[in-house]
Amino acid sequence: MSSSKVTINEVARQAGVSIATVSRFLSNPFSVKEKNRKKLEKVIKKLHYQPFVYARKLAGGKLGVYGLIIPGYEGIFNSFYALELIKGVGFSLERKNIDLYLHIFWTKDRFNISLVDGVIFADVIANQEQLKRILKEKLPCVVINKKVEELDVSFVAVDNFRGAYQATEYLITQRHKRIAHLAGDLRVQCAQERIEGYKSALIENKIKVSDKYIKVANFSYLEARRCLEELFDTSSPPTAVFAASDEMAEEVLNFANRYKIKIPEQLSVIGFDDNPLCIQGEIKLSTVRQPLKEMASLGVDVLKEQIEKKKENIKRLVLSPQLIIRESVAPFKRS
Amino acid sequence: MSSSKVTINEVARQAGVSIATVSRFLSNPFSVKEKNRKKLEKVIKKLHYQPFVYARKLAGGKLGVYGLIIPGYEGIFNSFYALELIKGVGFSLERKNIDLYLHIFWTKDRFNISLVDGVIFADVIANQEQLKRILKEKLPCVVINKKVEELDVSFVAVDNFRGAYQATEYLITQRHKRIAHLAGDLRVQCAQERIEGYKSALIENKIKVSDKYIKVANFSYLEARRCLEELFDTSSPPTAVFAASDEMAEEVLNFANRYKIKIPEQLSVIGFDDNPLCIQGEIKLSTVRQPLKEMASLGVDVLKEQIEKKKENIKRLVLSPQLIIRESVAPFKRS
DNA sequence: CAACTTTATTATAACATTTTCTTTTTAGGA
DNA sequence: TCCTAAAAAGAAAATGTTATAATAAAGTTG
Repeated sequence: MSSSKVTINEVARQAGVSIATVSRFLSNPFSVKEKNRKKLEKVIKKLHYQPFVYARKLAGGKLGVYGLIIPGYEGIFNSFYALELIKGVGFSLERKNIDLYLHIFWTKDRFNISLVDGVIFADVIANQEQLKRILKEKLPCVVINKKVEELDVSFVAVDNFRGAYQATEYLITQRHKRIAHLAGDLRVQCAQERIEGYKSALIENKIKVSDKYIKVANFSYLEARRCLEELFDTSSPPTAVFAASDEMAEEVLNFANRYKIKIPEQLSVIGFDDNPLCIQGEIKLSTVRQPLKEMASLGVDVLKEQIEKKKENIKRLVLSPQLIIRESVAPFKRS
Repeated sequence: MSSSKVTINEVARQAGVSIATVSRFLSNPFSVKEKNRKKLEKVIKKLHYQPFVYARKLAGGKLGVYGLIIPGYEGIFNSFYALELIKGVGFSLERKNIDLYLHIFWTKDRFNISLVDGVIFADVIANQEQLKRILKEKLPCVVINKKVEELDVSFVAVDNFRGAYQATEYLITQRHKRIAHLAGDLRVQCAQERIEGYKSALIENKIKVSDKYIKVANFSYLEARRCLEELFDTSSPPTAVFAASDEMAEEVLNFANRYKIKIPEQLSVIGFDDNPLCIQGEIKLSTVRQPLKEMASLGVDVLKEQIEKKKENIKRLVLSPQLIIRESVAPFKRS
């Protein structure tokens, strides 16, 4: 099987030092004298020695592998959000020479915690069963994109309320009054927060909140289509739509195109995410940019700190989204 | 750190057997007598015992983790192909109770082979450096979506030549003669094969192959747009386009929409992949369906077999794609 | 330059599991 | 009931690494 396995013993022998020295060299090269350091560098290179992570972990060392846990809900891989997160975490770890163990909960939510040094938990949907287990086992952990106030755990999240508020407020400054909202999956915290932000903006601007303008489309373009049919099949259709994701917002554009509704002249649209999709089509979509890369990279930093300095220093970061105005919004004009 | 870690020792103690018996129970429950088996089942459940995969591997056992290696080229995560593959492998492994270690080559192509029992190698772009290293280390390995005839390795691939041939041939049966091809990234084998399939279909139907109808758009919709501008800025623009991916084909639809070219009446289009995108827009895109899920699942099966039966039985499978006709093709009519 | 302090190195004991080799138990005849 | 063969269980070695404690080497100071 594993052919000519090069072990720390062989390295030690060829370098003429003890295995302890090799081990120390590996974890901190400057803890061995220059002469030995040079020698070890050479031997390790020559033998293509790679430490055996199992033995290392078994002996109480670090694995050099961080886990990223994300939910495997249908459509996860059409979800800009998840992919951007994976990419962000992946890049960030690679720069730190740490391996990424990406765990997706497809159907079962079993996760073998011994596979990693710590986890970034992005499973925003699932019940907190797994998260609690991880915490109970004292595995270093950072939650991403969810403000888990009720548990003793670090998190890095985005201020979804504020993003939604800003988007809605902007539509109001453009004199829109009948503003609809295409909401995301209600099991997801950020979808809830976006609804709240939307409502707050209306209320503070003395516009009545009406349930018939709030449609739950579960972040799905297909459901968005259905919702739009309902939304526009009334005597007072909205003059603006704020969607909780760009994919749903894009569907508004498609819908408008089909029914010859002019955008932005007859209907204004704002999305959420800043998906490349926004600038792909004919009409460039205005949106709320989520700092996903920053969130991922901060998540990695917080986790690394927690793993290395063993002190349990809980950090809670909330990042600000940014409203990006493009072509899909125009001031309301009585037609 | 790792708090109250439950080990095999504790299980053995509580069940009143030796650790060897527990170990044997774990690898084959029916190798221990009923009384002990029942007892062990109960104790393991009670303690939530999870074997420590590293100690297991160190002692010569299996890890229960398979690797999937994919290239981290820019755009990987907008690539339907890669995502479908990840999903396919993930599901397939979960059904077998095996963990997936997803390794993406972002910038460096370092990969710690000791993290897995074997790998599915989908890095179709990178040089074969890593693949050769894996083979040299005798790590069980299956290549996916690339026919690596020159190395002693199993693979599961799709007959891209045939898919491209069928698509092009279908356009020819619809009386098209000026058929353009939007090609993918030439570094990728399947892009090459699709070009060959396209050319063959033309040649065998006595249509002259012209380089000005073959444009390399690297699987990118932006480059596709540029290519289309060139393609239609001539006195004899194509009457049909066969694109090597649905994303590029979709861009043909956008392009046509912008220039008021009617699809399919004035321009026929066929894509490749069977991306959900195809049925998302106004005009349902005809395409060549790649059996990606099947490929992933077969890849897993072949790898598992290789890992379990140690004999080196090289398997090479080529799956057939399927032409799917929707709305984007019409017979050629002189205008 | 001796005595002491700091720094560098080494020997060795874990770590949790599997495997091989023994030993014990069970089952099946005679 | 005894003997033998087969099945089940156990003891102990081995796996590659790190951490701890002990030792050796190198500096520093009076």
